[in-house]
Amino acid sequence: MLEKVFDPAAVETRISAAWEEAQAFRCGRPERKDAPGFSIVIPPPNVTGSLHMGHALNNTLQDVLARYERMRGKDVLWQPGTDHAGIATQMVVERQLAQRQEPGRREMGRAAFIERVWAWKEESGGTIVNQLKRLGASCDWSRERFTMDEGLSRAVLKVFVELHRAGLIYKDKRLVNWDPKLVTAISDLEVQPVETKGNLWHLRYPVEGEDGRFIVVATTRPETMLGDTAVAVHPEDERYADLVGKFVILPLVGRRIPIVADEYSDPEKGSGAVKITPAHDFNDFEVGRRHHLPMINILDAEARIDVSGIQDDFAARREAYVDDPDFGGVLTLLNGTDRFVARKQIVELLTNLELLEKVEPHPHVVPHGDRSGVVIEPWLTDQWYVDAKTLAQPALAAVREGRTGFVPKNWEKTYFEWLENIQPWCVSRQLWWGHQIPAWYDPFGNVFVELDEDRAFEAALAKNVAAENLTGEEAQALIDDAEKRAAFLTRDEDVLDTWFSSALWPFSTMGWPDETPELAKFYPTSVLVTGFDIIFFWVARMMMMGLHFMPDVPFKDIYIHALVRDEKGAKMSKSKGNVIDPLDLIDQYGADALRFTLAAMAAQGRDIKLATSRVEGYRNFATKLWNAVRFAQMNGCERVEGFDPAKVDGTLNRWIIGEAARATAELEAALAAYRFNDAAGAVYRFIWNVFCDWHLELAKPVLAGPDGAGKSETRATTAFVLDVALKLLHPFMPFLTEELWARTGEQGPAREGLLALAPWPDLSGLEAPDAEAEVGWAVDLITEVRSVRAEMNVPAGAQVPLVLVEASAATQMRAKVWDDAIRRLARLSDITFADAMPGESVQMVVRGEVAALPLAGIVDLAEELTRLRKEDGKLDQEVARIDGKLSNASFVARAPEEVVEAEREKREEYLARKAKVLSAIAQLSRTA
RNA sequence: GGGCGCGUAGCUCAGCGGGAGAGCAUCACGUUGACAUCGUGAGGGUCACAGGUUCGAUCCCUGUCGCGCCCACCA
Repeated sequence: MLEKVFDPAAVETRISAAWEEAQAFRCGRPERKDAPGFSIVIPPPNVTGSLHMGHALNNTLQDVLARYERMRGKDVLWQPGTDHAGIATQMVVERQLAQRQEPGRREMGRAAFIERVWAWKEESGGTIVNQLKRLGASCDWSRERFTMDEGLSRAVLKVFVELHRAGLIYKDKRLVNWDPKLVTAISDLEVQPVETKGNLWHLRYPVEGEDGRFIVVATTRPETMLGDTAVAVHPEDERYADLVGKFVILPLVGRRIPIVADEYSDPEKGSGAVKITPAHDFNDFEVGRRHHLPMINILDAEARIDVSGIQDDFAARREAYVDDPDFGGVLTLLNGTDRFVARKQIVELLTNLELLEKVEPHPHVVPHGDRSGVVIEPWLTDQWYVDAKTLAQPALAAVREGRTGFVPKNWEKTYFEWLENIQPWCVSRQLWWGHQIPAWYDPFGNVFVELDEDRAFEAALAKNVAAENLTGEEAQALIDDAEKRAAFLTRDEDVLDTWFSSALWPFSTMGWPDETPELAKFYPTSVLVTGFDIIFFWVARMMMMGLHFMPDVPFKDIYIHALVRDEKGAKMSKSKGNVIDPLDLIDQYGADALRFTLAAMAAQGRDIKLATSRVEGYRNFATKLWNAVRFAQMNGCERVEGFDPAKVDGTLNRWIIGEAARATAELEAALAAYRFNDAAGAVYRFIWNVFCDWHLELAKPVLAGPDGAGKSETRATTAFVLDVALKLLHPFMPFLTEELWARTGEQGPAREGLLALAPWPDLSGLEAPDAEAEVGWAVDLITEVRSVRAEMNVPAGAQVPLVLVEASAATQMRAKVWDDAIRRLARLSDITFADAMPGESVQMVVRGEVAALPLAGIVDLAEELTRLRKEDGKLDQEVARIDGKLSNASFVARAPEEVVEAEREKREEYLARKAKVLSAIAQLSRTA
């Protein structure tokens, strides 16, 4: 016998162990070897991470699909794993070192630091995986991967080398987004625009040879003036027409810089003249290229002023300066100061020189690093780039041609727009934790991109001997002397963007570049389930890499779910610290309740703001089902060997089987369209509002009655339908249902195994309209009597008689068959038949026939008159509404025939009902 | 500046061309032999606003207001 309530905490660990023990989630189980495959790759969470609501939602949805398809007989691979998360992980470990007052990463050196990160990973990296298991994620855990695994790293190297050979990866010196706190380049996507209250400083630049004449430039970053190499005005801007071709003398520095005409300059903005700093601004960089301007770097890697670039320029182009730039000691003063300090100092210096025209408050958007939170600097460095534009073309085509489709479809537009305007992807990072770039440099300025150092060495020797940089003897000396050899080649220090390895996830996890059986069976994967926040970071890049290397799309469907946001509607993120911990909810209500809530709220196209009351409600739902099973057990509803739902006789039994068939079909249709909320709703309603509320209640008289064929059929059917219910619910509430499956397996014929591996119910063709008509009548009658009783204030405990007026033969028969159940559920003393309305009674209409509660002495008849008049009024309104429609010639002419016909039928129904109400009113009026 | 989305019952959210729904909350009643983590019943919405299309609009179109998100060169 089951306990009174379901105890998730106790059951969850036990059930998890049972799944693991049975290796239930492994792909390629012997009995499914030949079954069709179904595959999903998990969006690998950061190894540093812990489970947040976004993960909970994401993995619940994947698990629903995985479990559903597994029960439908597929060979399911749900590929799990974690991401090494370069910057995030490196930061975590560095923070830990600082906290423990241990030597920092630079002090300990690269090798020791990386070893330290691995140690950290071994120790703490399992957190998120264990949390996923607590959620019930049915991944094939035996295949867990990590992006820094040997196999995956091999894939990364191969991809890098091959893309390089194909010219799709190259090294380039250009402006990058530089994070001066993390001291690394980052990609465009890692830059977050932040609305900032800044100033617009209007600076006067003296025009050369025209005493007292200035050109005013407006800037939000006065400190960059040190690197200015031009002033640009619009070619058609008449205000400045005569100045084009002349020079200004850059204040503080004494550099002669030209006034150029360039369309980039916007006469509407600022003063209409814009200072050009090619080394520190993306637009200015382009202007600089067009006008062949020098690029003078004025910042070091940590965004402090570095005047060496100015000094170098002075040395190289003495003629471009009216004086030694540090004549006044200004550069010496500024050198080494932080960019924001320098800003203040420069403004002050210019103010003293009366070169500051004015300062205006100027709110604008400033790019910040998404990890570091500091202002990003455009900085001129050598970095590795992926030619994303070329790789994007097949990725665009695949979605345009429908080989891969987004659900909901509107995300395709976002995807297209990004890929159509894609920029080169900067993939090198000046970090230590990650895949080190397989590029080696020789002393002659050559670079060798190879799978390993030996190959690079061979290539280097060959090339340099051919180029006569090395003699044969020198080459041989390098080969013979390990020390010399090691010094000859230096490896690129940089590592790859974390997303580079994630982009390979769908095939690298399946063993690529080897030709594995997994790749053959499970690639392309069936569906990718992810949030829209990583469509660019991850989805698009997987499409590019998958199509290039496999070469086939990595997934057929891409289901994009909503983001779980915090109460203010802000995106949850580790850095903001506004995460809600799903584990607290699991502790409190159980994993099943949380899962069901997330699935039920996962409507397409809307964000989720989680309400705890929903979780509580679905916990109650679990209890409800638990108790339904308990009741079934108490009443001997055991499963029967060879039970055939198609051969059932009893109306109630045929009805509930039909309802189960309907719910199953509804669920299947919903999941096929990734409508998780509809699917969850269908199971919920079937179990609670159909099975518990009506089937069990209507079955009670039978189950409590004498033994016989009807009773044993009802018992067997109830047990059978409960099995169906457990199966339908299992994808959403795996723990509860698996436990109930085991517990109900203790009686009756032995279970064949775990519910997780049990076959999905097939009830097609078992809908039973005639049974629905009969049971539906009983349900309506009971509901109507209950409503009237409550409205007339009939004491809940009072048993009152019911009279069916002018009942048809069918109704009379049904009333006799369902007598027990109806009397019990509607609290009736007896049900009788009459040819006319009894006096002093309350009337109701059920499916077109009149029923009456003779309530003389129990209720106030005046009240009943009021009730009837109210109903009459309502009916009048309905009829009037329909008459309005029907008298509209356009409606009758243009609306579909069946709509018009339906309106007519409704009108007839209302009128018949009204007649009955009126006659009741008349009768009551006489009595009163 | 460009794009996407949202505004439906007190709250959290479904629905989306033919009579407004769920859960929670509220109120009333209930110790009916599974379940009070329950049962029965009830109240509660000009479906943001204004136009338009249509026989018919919460649903489609346009605009307005409010809110959110994404993208974009820090004059």
